[in-house]
Amino acid sequence: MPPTLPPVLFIVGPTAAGKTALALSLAQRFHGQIINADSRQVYRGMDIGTAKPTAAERRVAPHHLLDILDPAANFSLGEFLRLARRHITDIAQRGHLPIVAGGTGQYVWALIEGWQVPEVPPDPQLRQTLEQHAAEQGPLALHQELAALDPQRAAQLDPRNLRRVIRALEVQLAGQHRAQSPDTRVPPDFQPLIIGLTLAREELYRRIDRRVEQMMAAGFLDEVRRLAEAGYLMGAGPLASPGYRELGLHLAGEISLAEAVQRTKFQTHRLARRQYTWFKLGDPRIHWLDAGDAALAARAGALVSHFLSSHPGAAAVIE
RNA sequence: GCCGAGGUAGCUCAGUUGGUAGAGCACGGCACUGAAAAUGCCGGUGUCGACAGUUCGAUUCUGUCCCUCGGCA
Repeated sequence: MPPTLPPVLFIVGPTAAGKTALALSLAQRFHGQIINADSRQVYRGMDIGTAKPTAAERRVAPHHLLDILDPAANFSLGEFLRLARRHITDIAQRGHLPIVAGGTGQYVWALIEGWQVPEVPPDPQLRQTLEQHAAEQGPLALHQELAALDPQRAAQLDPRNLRRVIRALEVQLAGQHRAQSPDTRVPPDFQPLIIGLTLAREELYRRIDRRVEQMMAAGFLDEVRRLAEAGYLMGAGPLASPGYRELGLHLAGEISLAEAVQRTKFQTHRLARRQYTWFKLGDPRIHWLDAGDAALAARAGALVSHFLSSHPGAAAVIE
């Protein structure tokens, strides 16, 4: 018999489907601790607009990877993996159930599939230089430059996707050549149970719209104003997110408040659509549950119960 | 009632010197292996307000009507 690996629960799905509430409910029932897998909730001061768990909710169960960075900093997949793996190990060792909850597909799959990524911190100066380069000579010139250094990576990228091309160059120029095989993976040292929350598209959009209105009522505009006044560049880095970007435009006097709110809703719809390309309804690894189901928590609980009972190493965390 | 502007894709609008139309947004789909709530790619959509006239042919010209928005009464 192979060594028993600790169970880890994942809660994924599009924005506004109810991941936070379900994570809390399951954390309570199974003695869980929650690890955030949302690329924007890691930033301090971005609370209302990211639908970050409230102080009250955080008292229900311990949360990790929330508020760990200044919005001027740049979080990365590599850093997420390092921190998340450490928390998973710690929580499991203390006899609790790690619950990874969040809508950032890249983070979730990198963790579950064990992607190996080298460390190359972002280099703002280099990025600026390369962007200027692209502006002068066109984006294709950069892609050619990349092709000379890393033909394999260049072949994978759309030459017009400047963002990705620059990042690939950044990795190369840092002297950190990619692993021989880009698909190198190391199986994770845990057993995942992946629960996905989904909702009919129309209903999801309605929920998103309602939540945007609630965010506005809760002071989202003030939150953005605070960030702007603190000197953070609207529309850049983590502030290039639904709501922050649009409300930033409004504060700059470029669009009306009503326009900003409408655009925020649309941008959030797009976000949800793109999240479904990471979390596919046909993916056999994901146990999809209807987010509108009144018995959702119970159904999810039954899944987790069954999963834990089939993992001997998990005995300690059951109720 | 009169004068003016306008009625074209779900929305905002462009356009056709007459040969049945197009952008942005929305919406649908996809990629993604160290910026990912980011970034990029692909996609369809229309009785061109109604009816008549001129014409080989009208969404485009003419007439009437309907509707909308301004202004004047």
